[in-house]
Amino acid sequence: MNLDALNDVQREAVLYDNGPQLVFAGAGSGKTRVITTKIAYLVAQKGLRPWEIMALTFTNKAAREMRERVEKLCGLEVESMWIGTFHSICLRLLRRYSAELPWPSSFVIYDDSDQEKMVVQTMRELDLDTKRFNPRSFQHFINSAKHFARSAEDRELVNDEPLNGKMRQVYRRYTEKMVSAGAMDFGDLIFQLLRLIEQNEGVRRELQSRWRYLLVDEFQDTNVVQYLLIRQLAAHHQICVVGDDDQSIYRWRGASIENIYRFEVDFPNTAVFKLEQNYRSTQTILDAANAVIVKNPQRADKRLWTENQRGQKIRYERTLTERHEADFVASEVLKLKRTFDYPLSEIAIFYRTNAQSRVLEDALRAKNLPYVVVGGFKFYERAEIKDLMAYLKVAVNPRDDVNLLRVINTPPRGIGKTTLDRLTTYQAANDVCLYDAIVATIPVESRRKTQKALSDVRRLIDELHSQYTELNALRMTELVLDRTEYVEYLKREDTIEAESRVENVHELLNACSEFVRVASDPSAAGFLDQIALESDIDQLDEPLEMVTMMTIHSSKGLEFGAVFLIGMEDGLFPHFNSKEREALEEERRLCYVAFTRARERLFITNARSRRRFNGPPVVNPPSPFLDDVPRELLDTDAFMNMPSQRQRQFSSSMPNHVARVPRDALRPGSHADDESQLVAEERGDVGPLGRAIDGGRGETDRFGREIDRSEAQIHDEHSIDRRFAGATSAESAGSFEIGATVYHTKFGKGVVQHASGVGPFSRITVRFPNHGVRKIVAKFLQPM
DNA sequence: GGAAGCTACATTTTT
DNA sequence: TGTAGCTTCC
Repeated sequence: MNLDALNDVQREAVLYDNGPQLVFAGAGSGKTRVITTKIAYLVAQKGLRPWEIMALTFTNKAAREMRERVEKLCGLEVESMWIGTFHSICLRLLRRYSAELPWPSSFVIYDDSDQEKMVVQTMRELDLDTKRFNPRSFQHFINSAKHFARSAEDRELVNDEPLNGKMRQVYRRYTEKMVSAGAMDFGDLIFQLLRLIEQNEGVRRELQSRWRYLLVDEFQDTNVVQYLLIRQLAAHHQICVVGDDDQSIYRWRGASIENIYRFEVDFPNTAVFKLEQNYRSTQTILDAANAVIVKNPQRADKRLWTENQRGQKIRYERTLTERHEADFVASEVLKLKRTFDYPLSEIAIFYRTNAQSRVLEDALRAKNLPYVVVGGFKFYERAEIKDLMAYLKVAVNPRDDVNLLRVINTPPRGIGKTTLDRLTTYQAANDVCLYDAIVATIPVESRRKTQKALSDVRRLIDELHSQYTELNALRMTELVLDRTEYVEYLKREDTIEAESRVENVHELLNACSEFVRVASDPSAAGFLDQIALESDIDQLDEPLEMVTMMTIHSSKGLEFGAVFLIGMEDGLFPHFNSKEREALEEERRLCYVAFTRARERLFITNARSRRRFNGPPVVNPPSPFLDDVPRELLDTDAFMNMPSQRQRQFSSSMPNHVARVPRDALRPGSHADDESQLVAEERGDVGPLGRAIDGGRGETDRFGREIDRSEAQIHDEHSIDRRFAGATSAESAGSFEIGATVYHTKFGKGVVQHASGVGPFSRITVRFPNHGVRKIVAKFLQPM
């Protein structure tokens, strides 16, 4: 076992095994190296057997990496190690002990939207108007109760909330319905296992003696229920938790930063280790990150340092609108690629909210820069995929009312509102699941057509259910497609959207066959489990030659050579929903996480005026976090935009910097240059935007932010973009010119015949040599 | 029963 | 901007 590659603290942390251990691991301090080396050491030197070790992570990606690195380190058989996410390991144990649970062993996992539907059904059943009371607040109540390990009967749940009584009532009934539907939500996976351990002595003894060493990664993001679970599992054995209180960013999901402070109290004689040397970032980036995070009170005392070079200054750019911001980013990306031969896989763009990715995508596409967006609109949340997954869930578990309800008339088979109402009434009266209600109603159904439809559905469910243990996930999905004629149903729509839906179905089949190829349990049930617990970040495996775009939350644990952090505006980041002190501190940590992802280069941008949804453009001052970054670390000529917090108001005397061509974009010959110059010149005609913003002073929107009332002018700016975008960004505005040659991934080259509307979703009529004339949504076309 | 068309509504981060 | 849910019409 070679420990030479470790620094002193790292080595001590690896070797220590004399009681509870808490490792503070700053960003880029070699945390994963310590954990994996420790695991390898335990097996190779300390004689632990692989299955006596459990390591808990938050993402499958982290778990996979850990497994691979341990294997590489010691060449040991790691298959039998319990390395996985909290949720997947809990699920595995719940399935194993399902006989001890009120749930059937074939229970399915409800995602957020399934859960919301169940909440709505419960509320309706209890005569709560879902218009007057937001089901989501009830859903939130249930989830946070579970984060705190509280059941509906728990006295601790009582508080002064006016709705508290109703919420408890819904929670209780919801739980009953979940049990009889054979469904667990995310919270249940942890909470129900904890309850089982607490209440069932046999299970408790077995689990407490099963593992000799428990390691927990990202400990700062555990919530109370996870903490309690850890405490149970580690009751008689060694525990090592690794985390960084400065990177705790999941408070809203119940994560309790206190866990990391409380650990030493609950586990007496804890040895504390601090990994403070950073191997990732330049001195400049670290200085900036430290300057931001140090403003948070109540952190564990530590300071990240590095022996790395000072590096480049942080590039800060304040642009006119979010479009200009996106164009700036795209130009800089292009420059990194062309001038410095930077691999695109080393470039990432981070934003606070998913909605910000859209403009950016347009800008990147305009410059033909390939990109991937992590998260956002998820594949498995698309209607057609959810439909098919719903069929699989019902096949595994016909009692799953939420999913049966989803597909009972998809494709339409003549079971409409009237019939459904009758079924629901029957259910309420007899307290049975929907499937049983169907079975019971068929003989007494008077309308022949409906009767046939119902017995067809019943036969379909029976057939699927009878096959789910026989066929693998791929064959099952094919069976569903065959019996429901789902693809034919999609094609019947005959719209452009239908086309991409059919492609998504094929994509699902691909996912199935890949799953069947590699999974140890290739059943449909196994597939459903994996999908339920798979996150978007997990998909990000091999580095692709593409720019990666994601939220800051998703970026945690990753690193890139160059990072663009966009939307650094007060109100957006920190987000206006994060006003209270704790939330604001978390925003600050989020900023720290974002900065410390970058190895060499960090770009920070914001826009003076931003359009959200349909609302008016809103003027946002720069993020207050920027004030905390020492100016000498910044490379910018936007200082004039960074007055101190108190006097941060836009003044009419502000120079016309908005018309400025990005300083180092003035090399002749590139697209970016021509474009920005044109835009800049045009803006000169329009006049300084300072005036426009003055006009808006005093008016605020519902979030207390300044509204830019000079919409006409902003509008001008937007149309300038469009007029001068030229060939490079034609499709970002969706304004394809008639006669232009375009490219479609499926139909190949074509010529634009007609265009209606503007924007990525406008319809463009294109003549393809081999596929005739077709209407295509603009975003699927590339200019040539 | 079901398609189409309308309105209202909500939008932070996600295992 | 997208969609969920409602109404209207066939």
